[in-house]
Order: sequence, then structure tokens, then C-alpha cells
Amino acid sequence: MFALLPDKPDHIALEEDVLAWWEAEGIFDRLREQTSGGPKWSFMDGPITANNPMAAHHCWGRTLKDVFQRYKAMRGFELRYQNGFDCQGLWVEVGVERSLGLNSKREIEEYGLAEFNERCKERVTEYAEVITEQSKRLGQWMDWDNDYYTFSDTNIEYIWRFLKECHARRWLYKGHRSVEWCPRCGTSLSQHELINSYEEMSHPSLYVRLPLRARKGESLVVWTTTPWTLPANVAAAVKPDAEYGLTRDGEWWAIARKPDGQFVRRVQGEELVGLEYEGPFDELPAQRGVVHRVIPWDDVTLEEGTGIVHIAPGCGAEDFELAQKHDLPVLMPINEAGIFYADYGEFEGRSTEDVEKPIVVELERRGRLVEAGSIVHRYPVCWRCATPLVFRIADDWLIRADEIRRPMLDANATVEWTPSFYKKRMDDWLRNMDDWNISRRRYFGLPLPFFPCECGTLNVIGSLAELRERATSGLEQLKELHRPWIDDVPISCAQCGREVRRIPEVGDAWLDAGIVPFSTLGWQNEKWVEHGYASGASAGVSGADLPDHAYWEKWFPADWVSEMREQIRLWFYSQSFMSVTLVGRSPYKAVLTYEKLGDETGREMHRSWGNSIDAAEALQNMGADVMRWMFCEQVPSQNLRFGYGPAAEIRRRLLTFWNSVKFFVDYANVVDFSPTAESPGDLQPLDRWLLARTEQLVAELTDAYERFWTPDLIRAFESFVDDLSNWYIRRSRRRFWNGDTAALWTLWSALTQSVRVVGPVMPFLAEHLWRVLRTEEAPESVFLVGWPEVQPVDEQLLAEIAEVRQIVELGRQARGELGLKMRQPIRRLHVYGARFAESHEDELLDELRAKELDLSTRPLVRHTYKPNLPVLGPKLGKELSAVREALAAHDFESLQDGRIRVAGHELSPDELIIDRAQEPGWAHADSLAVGVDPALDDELLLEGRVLDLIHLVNAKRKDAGLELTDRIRLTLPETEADLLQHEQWIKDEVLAVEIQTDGVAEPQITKA
RNA sequence: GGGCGAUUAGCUCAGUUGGUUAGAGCGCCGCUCUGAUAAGGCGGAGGUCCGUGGUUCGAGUCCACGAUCGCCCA
Repeated sequence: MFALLPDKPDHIALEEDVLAWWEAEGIFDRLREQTSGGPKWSFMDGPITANNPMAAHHCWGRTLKDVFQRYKAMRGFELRYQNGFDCQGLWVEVGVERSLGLNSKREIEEYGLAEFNERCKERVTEYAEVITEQSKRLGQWMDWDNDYYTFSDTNIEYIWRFLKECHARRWLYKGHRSVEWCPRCGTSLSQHELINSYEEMSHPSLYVRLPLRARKGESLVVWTTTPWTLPANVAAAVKPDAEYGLTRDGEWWAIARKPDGQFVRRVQGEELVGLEYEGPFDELPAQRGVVHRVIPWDDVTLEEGTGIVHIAPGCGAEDFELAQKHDLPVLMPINEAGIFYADYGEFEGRSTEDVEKPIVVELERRGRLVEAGSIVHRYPVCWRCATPLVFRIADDWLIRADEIRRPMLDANATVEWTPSFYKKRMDDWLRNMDDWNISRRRYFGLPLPFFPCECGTLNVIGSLAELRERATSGLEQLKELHRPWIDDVPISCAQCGREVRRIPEVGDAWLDAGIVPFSTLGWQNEKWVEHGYASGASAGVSGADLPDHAYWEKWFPADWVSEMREQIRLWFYSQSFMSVTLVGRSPYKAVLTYEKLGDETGREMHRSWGNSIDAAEALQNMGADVMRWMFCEQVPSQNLRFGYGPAAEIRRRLLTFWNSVKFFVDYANVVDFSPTAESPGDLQPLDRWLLARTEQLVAELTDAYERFWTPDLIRAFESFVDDLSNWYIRRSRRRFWNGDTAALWTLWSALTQSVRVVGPVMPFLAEHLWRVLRTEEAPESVFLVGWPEVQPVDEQLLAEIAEVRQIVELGRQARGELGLKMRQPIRRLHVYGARFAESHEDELLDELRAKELDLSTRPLVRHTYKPNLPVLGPKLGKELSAVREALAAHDFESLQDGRIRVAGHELSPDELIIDRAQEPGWAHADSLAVGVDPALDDELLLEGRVLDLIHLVNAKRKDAGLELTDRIRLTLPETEADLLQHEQWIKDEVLAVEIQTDGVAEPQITKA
């Protein structure tokens, strides 16, 4: 007996059952045992930041990862299944700061770095657990006890080693430059952190007068939206080849900015260069000795402002570059927290925003303000805490990118990207990448192993062993490679022997993630160390080993990685950078990327907009299989619209498949059918067709999996379910009622095969149905069965049934046109131009309720020819249009064997397509035409009435709630007595034991 | 300013190497079928395949230019 299925699946309950069963039976472990020793397939998981529960978009990526891991495992590949957590850096720090109510670096330092470090680790551990549970619920199979945590000492050591290598190549340097800076976080941000971080905001818009020293009554007018930079002004820039004019009020503007202005004098910008002017705040101590002058700058814009640009080299990147070029003084007005320094007079101790008002007031008082307004524009904010960024001059540690650029491009050329155009995106990023700013002035992160000495030597430590060897003190308190402990381990300088201390900066978190193809796989590690990766902060949190170099050789590079598109400038970039540096090749062979996830209407999801759906909520409400289906159906290069509406639609579509299995179970149980490995032997053509169709499904899905293209999986599967349900099962219903073993076996075989190949997409439903359908001898889990072999498909058989289905469709069309409903039998069905109709006569007659099949009647007195374009196009070229016109005008001559002569060419039948104009009662497609005979005789009309009666009575049976096997007595109106000519037929169809004809108004039934 | 994508039915989207009448799902209207299926089938309304040129016997598909949107970089 097969377990009975309810009318529709309760996805949530079913999934939880399957999860519990997998757990209890150790199915995943058994899969790993089974595939152990198989050919390897190397997947490298990009670490997820363990700082929050999962959002819906994480489920997209994790679904794709799981789909292809399951597929490869079913094919017998050995996999690693190592999940990764990203554990250090600003994400985690900011999360902890918020939970502790800390809001500045000073407060963190007061709280204590050691304590802060503990809180960060606690937060990571907490959310790693949450993410793990959610991932399991999604159906993701990973080796959850052996996750890699990037804050492990081992990971840090591998990064140190990479940095040492960079130093050996002379790529490491300390940059002194203008950088975008978050005053709240107190650190600079690097190039890849500045993307997608612009917000609309309102700022002051000031036009300020700067009097020229040598020209009484004349002033430059500059425009700024950052008043706080005015106290640091040292120069004004003009465009040398632009025209400037002096107004009657004594103001210099670019003519282009005042097109209607009246000017008393006009000059080229270059004539203004070198003039000295009074700065806006010359009396500030910081401004002492500064000579303000006009400098030339080709990039001055004439699109906005006044055409004269205020230059403050301490507050802007371009300003700083100009300062280098023109040897201008650099005034840096604000400290790390964005607060004005002491020599800025009344502004001292205030923030950049707090000084806006006093600056305006002061300029006004001095008569320097031309105009004050406000402007709404896009302005960069910190990607983590949304604080508006400012520019500061800062010392950052950078890795030069120029030498690695070409090798990285070469490495990318070896990578197979899906969708393919992302390869160009990666190239584009690589061609444009700046030097990598790796330092952050923060606390919980990779400690950069840089120990600069006053003798000029930069000591870079490459390992813990080296640190131990060179440390002069502090080793006894070094519990892990993190601040504050690492800060108390000075070393001796390799050059001069002086004691030197580590710089306080920590590293960019993308170093942590980028190194994992080396650190987790044991690159150049001599001896395998059990739990060796779970060192330092991750000791006790994970069980991950540090493998040996042979293991790295086996698993590097990854055969496949998959992350969202942003990772091009993040993880795909950082691990490629590190890998090309260390071993000269790409760390991955193939990449699948996907876009963004929005709500049902395409808007971004935001908690504050109320349209956000997090992972937990989605898993609980739509279920994992439905979500996975949605992700797989999506073309990954397009944004996904995620929501309950689409989920409900998917649920309904899955119902057809569910019901197909339920149908099988119901009828198989009636006759106590038990499947055998071999077919029962007396298969009908339709059975062989379904088996071929199933083989085709296996081939199509296998191909789609191999191409990492999930939309094709869904399309192929849904098309199969349509054929299965709406053709095979519907056509075979009577056989199932009769317990036909061949039909039951065929359906069982198709269902079990399809459940197998769709398993990676919807593992829960597939597993559940497999457990219902499987034989005693078969493996308990669908994931332990392996992958069906792709067989050659019987194309001829598929083509035959495709034609039959088309004839039926056309037949229905023709009937509809004549208003002949399906319950009215017809005498004759005409089919013309079919290749296989003859051998499917019974099927066609039954399906279209006709008595005779006629294959000879031509539908038209005259039919027309059309050229077979793919054949004739290349053959005739320009001549084709003449042939076409002649055919359309019926200007041709018929020859022997169906050949015709037209426009000077003799054409054979295969170069032509016979086209038929529509004729009432006929429907056609290409060269196939189907017609129905509209003439109805008494016999046909009577049969039609019998069918109506059967339909009516069966509807009544259903209404009365009768069982399928209940017998009835039927009473007909006397006027219907003639139907008794078909008494036995009616009795059989409605399970009547007796039919009476009384004077009742309409048919009545009673249970016998 | 440069680059990468997208633009197809009311909505969401497919559309293989260029080929004859451009499709699906959802929604709407009418009809129909039903002894698994709140299902299925048939028909209808609804398309300037973003626009303009070009290549070609033939362009939703290839090329150029332009428009709009998104993304990446200046």
C-alpha cells in the first residue's frame, strides 16, 4: 500500500516532518559517506556576515548553492559542504555599538577593548546560530559543525602571510591623501565601500565674496555647499580658457554662469591666475601666514556655481591634488570625529554641521555673503551607519594594484561567468580598481601586522611563529590575534634592533573573506591539524580542521562559486586579488551571480516602509520549497519580485504535480499494485510515450543543471507535468479505473523519475513524495538514489504524440467554431497532412468523440503554396521575392510528383509549404488540417443526449455525496424513454442497477 | 563623460544558430470539460517587439545612432 495523500499539501508541516526525518535518519551523513571517494566537486562558500538574522535575499543565494550542491552530490561527486561566517569588521562593531548604546570611538575605548571584543564574539556566535537554523529550515545541507569563522587566528595568520608577500613585492605603502571619512565611525572608507551609499539630502548653498587684494572694490565670488570647509580655504580656482566678467557691483563671475549679466570688464580666466585675495577667515590662527591666490584648473565646471571654485586641500580629494601641484598649504580643520581643532577660533570643538550657522552669520556680518540658500543633492553617507561622510587628509595603508591588474585580468579570462556578461563587469572593475585601502581605524578586526620603525624599516610579520620569535614582550597575555592583546606585543626591528610597536589599525574585512581559499584548505600547511582552523576567537565555536597542503591541491581552485552581483567588487575581487598574488591563478573556475531582491512591486525592501519580508517570516509562511521554486524560476540577471502573491501562484502550480501523485496512489491502492523494477511488458504506445517523455525530462534537467541555469529547470519540469497530467493521465483514466498494471507501472515510473530530478530544486516535496512512492528495496531518501542515466530519447514517438495532441487541439478548435460541444458525438473527423494519425486512430476518435477517421478529404478546392524559407532562402537569394509573389498570386504550373514551376524555377515539394485558407469546420496549422463533419443524424443526437444524461447523473451522485462504488437506482422522465436504447451503457457509466421511466420532471437517483 | 545590462500583451516575464501567423503565466470576457486536480481545454479582447536608420531574400533576434530605466566606473 502507498501512503494516502491529502487533497493538497501542507507545505510547512511536510517540510518540518522531512527535516526531522533527515535529522533522525542521518540522511545527509549517509549521502556524504556514499559520495566519499567520488570525483570531487569543489564549491567555496562566500562567508555570510554573522551580524543579523537572514533576510529574504540571503535565501536566494543559499538556495542556488544548495540546488547545485545537491545535484552534484546526487551525481556521485564528493563535496566539502563548508559554510563560512564573516565575523570581523565594521558590520559587527556597529551592531555591537548599537546594542551597547555606545556612539563613538571614545565610548568604545572607555568601555574597554577587551570587553568590546568579547561582545563582538558573542554577537557573532549568536547570529551564526540563528543563520544556521534558518539555513537548515531552507533545506540547505552543510557541514554545520565545521563552519569557518574568519576571526580565527589561522585565517588572520594567512592574511599576514599575504601581506608579507605584498610587502616583499614592494606593493605596501602608507598613503597620505584625502579620503572619504565617516566621523561617527572615525575611519576612512575604501573604494568598494562607497558604492550605493549616496542619499538625497539638503545642504546650505552659499555664494561668498572674496575681495582681491590689489584691486580695490573687486571680489571673486565662489560657491560652496560645505560651509565648514571655508575656514580651510587657501586658494580659488578658475578655468583658464573660460571667459569671466566683472559686474557693476565689483563681482567676478564666469560669464557662462550669468548669461544675462551686464559686465563692465571681460577677461579670460588665465588673466585672473596669480591674483591674491582675502580669505574668508584669515584671522584664525590656523590661517596665519597663508597667502590666498587664484590658481588655474581645467576641470572647473561651468554647469553650476560661479565658475570660481573655493579650494580647501584638507577637505577634498581634488583640492588636495591641486595643492600638491601648486604647492599650496594644506589645512586640516577637523579631527577623526569630525570636530574642529583648537586653532580654529570660535569653531573649536564643534562639528561640521554645528559650524554651518555661525559661519553664515559671520560672513554676513563681514559683508562677505552674496547669497545664502539651500540645495537638495545626492551626498555620500557611511554604508553602515548612514552618517554623512566628510573629507579628511589621512594616512592609510594601501596595496598597490598596478602590477596585479594585468594578471588578474588574465585570471578572469579563465573564469566562466553566468550570466556571461558579468565577466565584462569584472574586467571593468579590474581595469578601474584603485590601490586597495586596507586599513581601518577600528577595534574588532584583523590586526594589520605592520611594525614601522623610526629607522625607516617597515617590519611586516607573516605568522604567529614569526611574531613569537621576534616579540620582545607581551606574549604571555596574547590570548588571540586581536586587539587589545596584540597591541601589547612589541617586536624588535629587523634592521636596527629597536623595539617597535604595531600600528593601531585593523584590516578591511574583505581581506578576511578573500583569504579563505587558502586558509580553509591548508595551503602550504605541512601537517593536518585537527580543529586547527578553529583557533583564536573561533576556538570552541567551530570544529574546522586546518588541512594539509595535499588537501589544498585537491580542492583548489573552486569549481564553482555563487554570490550576488555586488560581490564583483567585494569577494570575487578580494579573493582573486589574493589568489593571483599568492599562486598566480583564479580561485574559482565558474561563477553564478544573481541580482537584487525587491518586494512584489519591485521596490526595495525596507523595514521602515513596511514591505520587508525577512527569511524567518517567509519560511514560516510560504515554505522553503515554494521559495526555492521562486528563486530558481527567476532569470538571475534580473531583479526578483518577492512576495506572497507570487508564492501563492507557485503553490497552485505545484498542486498539479501533487495531484498526479495522489491520483496514482489512490488507484494503485485499489488494486494493491506494487511496482517492480522491470516494466510489466504489455506497455501500450501511450505508456512508451510517457516513458520517453520522462527520459526527455531527465535529459533537459540534466542539461540545465550543467549550465547552472535554473529557469530552464522550472520550464522543463512544468511542461512535463502538463504532459503527464493533461495528456497521459487524462487519456489513461479508464485504464486506471480498471487497475491496468501497465498504466500504473508507467505512471509510477514517470513519477519516481521526475521526483528524483526535481529533488535539488524542491527537496522537501520531492523527498516526501519519494518516500510515498519508493519500493522497499529502493534507498530511503531520494537523495541517496543517485542520478538517473541520461538515455537516448525515442524522438519518433515524441513527435507522434506531439502531432496527435496538435490534431486534438485543432479538432477542438473546429468543433468550437461549429458550436459542437464535446458531449455531442460527430460522425466523421477529417485529418489531412498528418504523418502519424493513422496509427493513433482510436485515440483521436475517442478524444474528439468521432465515429470515423478520414485521412483523404482535402479541405479546400484550392490550396496555396508558400516557400519553405530556410530551404529556399539560401538557394534563391534575391530571386526569392519573385517566387514568393508568384506563389501568392497563384501564378505557377503544377508538374509531376508535386513539383511546380514558378517564376522560372522548378521547386520540389520539400521546398514548399502547403497553406490552406480557413474553411468552416476546419482548423489548420502549417500543413496540418483538421475538420469535423457538421452533419448530425438521429443516432448521433441520441448518443449526445445519453452523454448529457450520464454527465447529469454523475453530477447528482457527487452532490448526493455517494462513494465511487455506490450503486444507484435511476428514474427518468417518460419523455426520455428512448435513451434506454443505450441502457447498458448508461448503467455502466453511472453504476445504476435499475433504470425506470416514470412521469418525473427530471432524472432522479436513489442509492440502491 | 565611458562601460555593462534592460525595454516584447493590462501585470510579471519567456523567446535557442536570423525563417513564414511573436508566446506563457496571472487578470478580464464568453464557451466547454470533469469519476485526481478551488484544476483542465477552446475562443476573445489586449502588441508600432522603445525609436530611427542599416545589413539581409528575410530582423523581436545582427549592426549603427538615439531615447528611457537600472547598474558599474569617471
